[in-house]
Amino acid sequence: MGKCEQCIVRELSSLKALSKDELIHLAKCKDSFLIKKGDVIFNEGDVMNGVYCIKQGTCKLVKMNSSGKDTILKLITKGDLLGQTSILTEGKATLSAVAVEDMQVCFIPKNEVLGFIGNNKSFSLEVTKDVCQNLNYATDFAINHTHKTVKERLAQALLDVLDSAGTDTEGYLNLQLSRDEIASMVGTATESCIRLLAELKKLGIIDLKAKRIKIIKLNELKSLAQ
Amino acid sequence: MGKCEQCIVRELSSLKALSKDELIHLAKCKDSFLIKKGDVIFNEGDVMNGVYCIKQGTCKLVKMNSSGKDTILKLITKGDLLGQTSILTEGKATLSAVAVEDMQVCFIPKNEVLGFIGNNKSFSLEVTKDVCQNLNYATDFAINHTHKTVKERLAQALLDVLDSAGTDTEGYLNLQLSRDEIASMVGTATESCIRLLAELKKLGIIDLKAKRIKIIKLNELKSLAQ
DNA sequence: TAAAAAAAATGATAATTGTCATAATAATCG
DNA sequence: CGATTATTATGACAATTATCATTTTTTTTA
Repeated sequence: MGKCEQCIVRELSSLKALSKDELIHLAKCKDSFLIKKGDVIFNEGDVMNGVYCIKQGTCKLVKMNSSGKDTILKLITKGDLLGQTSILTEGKATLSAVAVEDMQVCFIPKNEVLGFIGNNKSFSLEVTKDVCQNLNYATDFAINHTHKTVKERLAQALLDVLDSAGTDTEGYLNLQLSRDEIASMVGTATESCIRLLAELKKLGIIDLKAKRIKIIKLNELKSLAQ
Repeated sequence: MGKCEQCIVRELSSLKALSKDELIHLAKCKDSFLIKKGDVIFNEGDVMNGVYCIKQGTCKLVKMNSSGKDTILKLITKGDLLGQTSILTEGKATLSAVAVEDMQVCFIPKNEVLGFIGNNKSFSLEVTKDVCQNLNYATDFAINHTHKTVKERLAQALLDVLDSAGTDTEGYLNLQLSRDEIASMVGTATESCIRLLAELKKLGIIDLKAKRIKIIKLNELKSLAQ
């Protein structure tokens, strides 16, 4: 079991507010494990017994609508915490989390998290701030999906992937999502997504090599997303 | 200056977690005032110096998109607190709040709120839970605006108005919004909104008397909204 | 490696929704 | 009260996007 004190991603989340003693305790109670691409971390409706800390890899936060279509609300990466909301409201998970890459995550039991929240004001405040930021993100997402066109939203989705995964040495996005998944981020039909990707390629804004996507004209993509 | 201890709406918000002493202090530091229909409580980008507690009346939480169109994200009514997120993240307001009825509100200065949060675990937790609920609401809103049709969203908007304002003795919604405002809740063009309202009337699901709207077949409206 | 399955791409078409123009009605104000 | 302005309503039309059918390409698996 790794020492949380030395964990690279701790500084990226609310966990940075924990004391040395708390970190030692955390190292003992946490559970570290691997998740394979495509695996479900938890499902909408699941009872959440703790919080997940993402050490490596990316997952998607997904919600299924009444007609069975997925929407990807957000990509979650290194340093993010998952499941805080459910722990705090004592409710079931309102979203599903599915790995889109192989992942390395730590699980922190609910009672330990609540303990930290109750005993460490600074940690408690960080958690609350994090939820506030998630709220701001969700609000912006909602606004974008209300008044932007599919093309504008696609541009934004590509920027989101860039933001959470970065690029390889050749400049290709470091995360390969299926057309279907990109469509679920954008909130459109797969075919529309495919067509618009082809259009962006024709405009020279992006390049497509099979499933790999390279952003060529970042500024144009940004201005497209507005 | 009214006594917060006896305030009718206190039980409806996180403020219910305050102690007697804290309430006495709150009564001294809060500022109570009236807001006229149409008045702006605060604007997107404003520095927030405190939190608003809604004692009476309704306001809309609005965000303007890059092309100048408004989206109404939520109706805020009696017992709700406004501005918590901005206080917690120490950022500026990310939304505007505009009265859609005459209102009675109390303003609680930022430092007092932060004081309560720092000293009262139970209050702090209630505030956090409230933010979590707002996050869940925003997520659902986003999903609805991603995959539901305008008609389904209109049905939902009418249910939202019913929920936050109720009906008068004749069964008409107790809040009169303009067609333009309803369209901003739905995220559609005013004309589309008008047409669909007419369609719902033709179907006998609602009745329209000038600006007044009566829900006749609640269950059908609910199943339309899904 | 061949066969099967899945994913991506493309075309044709339909449906939904937005936009612009204009008319009717209601509200406001001097 | 009449005139002006704002809101609501309706029609015609265009644009965007979804859906369905089919083909091509890629991936998986036997």
